[in-house]
Amino acid sequence: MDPNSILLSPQPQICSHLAEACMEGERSSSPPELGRDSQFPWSQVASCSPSDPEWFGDEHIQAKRARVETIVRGMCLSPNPLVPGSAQAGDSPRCPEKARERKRKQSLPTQQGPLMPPPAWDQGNRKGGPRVREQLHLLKQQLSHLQEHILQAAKPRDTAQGPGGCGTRKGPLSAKQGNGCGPRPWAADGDHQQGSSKDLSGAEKHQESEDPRFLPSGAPDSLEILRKELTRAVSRAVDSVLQKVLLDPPGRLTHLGRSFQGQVPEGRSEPSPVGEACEDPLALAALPRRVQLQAGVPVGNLSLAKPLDSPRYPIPPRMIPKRCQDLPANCPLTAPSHIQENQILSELLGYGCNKGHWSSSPPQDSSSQRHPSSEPTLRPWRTTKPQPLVLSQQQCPLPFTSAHLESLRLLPSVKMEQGGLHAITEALPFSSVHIQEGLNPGHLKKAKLMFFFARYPSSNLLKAYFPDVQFNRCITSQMIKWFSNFREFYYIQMEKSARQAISDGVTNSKMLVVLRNSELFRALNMHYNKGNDFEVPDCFLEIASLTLQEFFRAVSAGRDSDPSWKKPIYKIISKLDSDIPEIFKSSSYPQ
DNA sequence: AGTCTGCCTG
DNA sequence: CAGGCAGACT
Repeated sequence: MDPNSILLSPQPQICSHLAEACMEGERSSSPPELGRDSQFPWSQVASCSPSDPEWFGDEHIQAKRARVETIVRGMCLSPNPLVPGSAQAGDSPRCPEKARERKRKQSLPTQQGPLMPPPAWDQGNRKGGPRVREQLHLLKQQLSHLQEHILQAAKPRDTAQGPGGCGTRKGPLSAKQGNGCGPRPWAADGDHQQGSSKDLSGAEKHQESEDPRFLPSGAPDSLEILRKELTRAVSRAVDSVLQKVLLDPPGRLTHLGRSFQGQVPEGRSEPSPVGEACEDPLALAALPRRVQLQAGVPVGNLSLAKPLDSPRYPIPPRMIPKRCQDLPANCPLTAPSHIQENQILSELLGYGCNKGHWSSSPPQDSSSQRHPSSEPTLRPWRTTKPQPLVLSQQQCPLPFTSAHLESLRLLPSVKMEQGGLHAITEALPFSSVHIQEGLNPGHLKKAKLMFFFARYPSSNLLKAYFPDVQFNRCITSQMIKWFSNFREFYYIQMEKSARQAISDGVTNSKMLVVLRNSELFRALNMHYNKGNDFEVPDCFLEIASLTLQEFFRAVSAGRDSDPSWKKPIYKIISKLDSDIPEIFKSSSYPQ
């Protein structure tokens, strides 16, 4: 049996009353696989989603950023060209809709205004990142120089020092300095965090406790001066850098996060999820429009699925983990025991909000979620996703965490004035902790994923699955509206595919099965799971197949002449909601 | 009356 | 995706 053949073995809880519509075929024993290029040699490299240009909504800013970063890093970074919003081959009817998607905000301004990060994040000072890094680099150099002075003074008597003395202290700093000049300054910082637990803030303490042993007896005064200078320098350095970052958390962080992405030589290769999605064979493959037919049935140039008897292709290992089942409710937060300012800074600089959580993404519209700065918010929920092009992510698998923020509070030399920490804490919402009054892109994403299980969720169900949302009438209706919109898209796709099948000569509705490599699936997946970072449950494929068959039968029977011909279909589908995995009840899922 | 839903529109 | 509207339902 072709593992790709998702048959309609009725799910007890969802298909009982539609058993007649279910295929007799047995469910494939092996798990369904996602379509991949290797599976479909005929697949063409389709254009990226029409929403791609949204990534680069502001070309000028992109260009500026690129120039600044080019100067700072000495790297050549060409601005990302706008990806032509070429329409997808088979989705022309909905393309205008996609184009319109950019127009609206996602959230209710009145309710979400105070709590939602302003879209202006994205337009923050784009020169800030490189400047901050530059400054940090300079400060590190100064620090190193100062320390070297001290060490020089201590050296004459330093011969007897054991391990852990100045020599070992100096190493990390020197190395860091060198790294700081390299192309991956912050990554280098991160590399040293473990080993050099005395960098920056630690240096001060370290010297205070040990340096006197190495000093010439006649130099306590000068050393004292040096030490104080060093202390002040370090304090100022950290304060200034942190202040810069903290005072403008969203835009700055977003920008900084992107700056790292900008290091990718080729703009198009920015490790944005959309880019990945574009490169994802499943998402991009212009799959043949075929209809899965039962054995013996002639196959025309049909749509929707590939024939059951289609050639079998090597099944690649599953690329996407089953998050529904595998993911814990909350990803463990890494709380390094040796948190250093450098690390914090590295994270501050390396992790834009774009990598941490939903709220970072400008709530412009649905497609804004695919913005490079926002889409990655969903990425951390991949269990393993090496992103070699995003340096900061190589250092830490997790974005900002409350543990990290907590560590910020512990920094001895970081003087958080004017409630700086509070400011950043407020500015960086953690859905797992805070009850939000408004809905953010993360909620939307979650709702879309929930749609795979439930097309008609009740308001009570939604309340149960969005514990971090302070529901009120408007919020509830907004979320209900989301699902209404989801259904609208879903049914439109179904009707379109059904009509296509009819025009392609399909006569038996049971021949219609939605497979993971079908164009219909691709369209749905792109809509509800654009990053393709969630494995669409089989039950959804079954429901989709049933829906498709219902539409097919209705249209075939000419019932579509009735203005309300879809109502019976809706009624059927409305009864096919399945249980949503418990994991979705976690406010942090799928963060 | 309030809620839910679908349709149309921007 | 959000607004607005109308129809159905409780």
